[in-house]
Amino acid sequence: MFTPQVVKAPTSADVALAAGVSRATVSFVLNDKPNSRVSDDTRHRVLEAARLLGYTPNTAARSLASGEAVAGLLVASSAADHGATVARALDALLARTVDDGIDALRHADTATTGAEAGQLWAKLRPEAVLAESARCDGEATEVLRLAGVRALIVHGTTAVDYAPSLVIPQRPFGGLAVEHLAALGHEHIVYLAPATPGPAAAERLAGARETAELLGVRLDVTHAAASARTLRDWAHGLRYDAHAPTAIAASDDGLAMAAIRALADAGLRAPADLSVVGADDHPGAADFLPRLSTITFDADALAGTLLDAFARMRAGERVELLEAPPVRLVARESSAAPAR
Amino acid sequence: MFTPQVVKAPTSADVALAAGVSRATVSFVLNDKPNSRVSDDTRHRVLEAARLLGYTPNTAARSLASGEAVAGLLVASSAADHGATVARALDALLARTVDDGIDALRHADTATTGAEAGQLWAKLRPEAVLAESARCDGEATEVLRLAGVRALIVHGTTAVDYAPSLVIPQRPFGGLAVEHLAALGHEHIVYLAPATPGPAAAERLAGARETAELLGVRLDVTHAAASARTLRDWAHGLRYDAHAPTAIAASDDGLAMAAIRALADAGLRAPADLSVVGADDHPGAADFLPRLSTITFDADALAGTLLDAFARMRAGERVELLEAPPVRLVARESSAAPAR
DNA sequence: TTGAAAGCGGTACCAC
DNA sequence: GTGGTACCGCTTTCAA
Repeated sequence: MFTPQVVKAPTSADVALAAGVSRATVSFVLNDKPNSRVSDDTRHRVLEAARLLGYTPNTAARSLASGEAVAGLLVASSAADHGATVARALDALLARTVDDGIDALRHADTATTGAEAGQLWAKLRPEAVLAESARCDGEATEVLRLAGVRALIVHGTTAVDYAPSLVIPQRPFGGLAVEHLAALGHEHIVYLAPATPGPAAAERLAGARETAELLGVRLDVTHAAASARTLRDWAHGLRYDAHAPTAIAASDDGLAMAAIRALADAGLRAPADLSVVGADDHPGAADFLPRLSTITFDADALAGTLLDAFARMRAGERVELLEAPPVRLVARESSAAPAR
Repeated sequence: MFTPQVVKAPTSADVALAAGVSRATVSFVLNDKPNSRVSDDTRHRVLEAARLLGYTPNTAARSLASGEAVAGLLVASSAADHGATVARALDALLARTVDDGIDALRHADTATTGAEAGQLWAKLRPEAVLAESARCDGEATEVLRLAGVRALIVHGTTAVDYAPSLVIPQRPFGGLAVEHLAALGHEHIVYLAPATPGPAAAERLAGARETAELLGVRLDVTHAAASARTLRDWAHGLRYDAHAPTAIAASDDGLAMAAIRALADAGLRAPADLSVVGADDHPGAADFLPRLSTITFDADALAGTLLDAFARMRAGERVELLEAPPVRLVARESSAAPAR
């Protein structure tokens, strides 16, 4: 049974002693240095000694001595604030780093911002950092730069001027939803936003507004918690409203599902009575009843873009602006032409 | 615009020089040592110099000198393999660590296992480690112990004898689903498992089998990808089967939703024609049409248990066995008594 | 082919 | 109150 060690961990000196060689030799062997001329016999003895002692190199010491980073990539993004599509992209990124032999770490702290956050990340002396622009400001960037971070990408809905930006516009999510519904013939749409919209949700709403104005369709806005109560009242109101909208654009698929659900409780059906389109291609959206039309972009592609950009920055190339893949409509059953 | 630094990062020596004091004094001031009698003037000069230089302490160096860990908690669990409820618990754990001032990091690598994985984690010299038993075997545990890890918890469906275990039995997920359906009066249930069940899914199925046997209800098993095709054929078969089951227990909510969807396509409705119960209380399950009955446990409670256990282990207390909160049924609309 | 020794950036003990 | 200094574990010349 595991029980914490009281004596100190074996060091390379212990290995050297056990193998009857010097610490330098141990270092050579264990790191498999290209032009280290160590005899096969010595090498073997060192390896064996290391195995026997259960030796594990100390990253801190190695980093200190060699100057190499403790972590390959530090991801300091809360994901939750940027919609499910971005969250998927981050997961994909992490998954791909291991294939590339980059040891990526994800920071649990998602609250700290500004210079303080910069310090938090810089302390680890990572080679690369991915952060959200909302938390990584100019000061934080400077801290990271001074700490020797080689590559930094901040992401947000717009570009920043102090660091390479990955722009993930949220407006098109709202815009494309409205565009899609308008194209189907809907002239009165209601936009369903979260009760307390985060930055991403606010942008999506703004995008919907812009597009609605542009296309000359009427857009009402309702804020609702995903929880049923609010939505039920709201749907019920719709039921008896002669001038009710014919379509709903929801800020995300969760809201869209909840809306459809509330509609059903009020005796309204999608898409027969109202069309509904969501966002983020929630797992399950494709199997929802009705199958949910949604707006998303290719998360894997974004992961690839990021990985590529980091590779380029590491190679010394300068990166300024990265763009998320264009959002696209996944038209399924929940949106259709309005009933006449 | 961010551009990597060429000169080296400022060190505490630079700060000392700038402030006209010694490195020792800088260390005292920056760490706000309790009984360090540093004059207010000196303290101020040091702080100012640090700010001006954009100084960030080097965790590696600090860890090396003080012996303290580089990371407070290292989470090395893929989450994906343990069902959505466990994934939620991990997220909750990470969220709570920051409140407790523990700097937790999550490892991106989810593939490495055994001693090799142990090395991977131990290199960071974390204070505590949370790993899945499938990847952290006896050897890995020993490596971690030797590396000075103070607290280790491995989690899996059963306890292991080499380390403190968090047991998260998956069988009750299947068992309780069957029990619920049987209690409603269903005597012929079909269990819907993923096409390629992971360890958790396999356990859930086994649990369903056990309980079915115990209660004397018939349990058929169907493996299906969540994708529609297989399910559609399957549902269609059900449609014209005089001896068709009257209920479905799905391995997870995603599958349950897909099943209901496929059923609907085949002209069958839940719960009127078949009852359905899922698992993991998927966000959206409550708003599904019909609202999905599901099996889950309190993820926040599990996070609390873990945090508490880590605290105890850090305090030197010995922890052997931790148990996940009991699974519970969330009865909603999708499951009901069979039609006569 | 191997060993000796000088750091890397901090911490902490012990003088002054 | 403040500075000197011996480590922490490892890498990396440079000699032997």
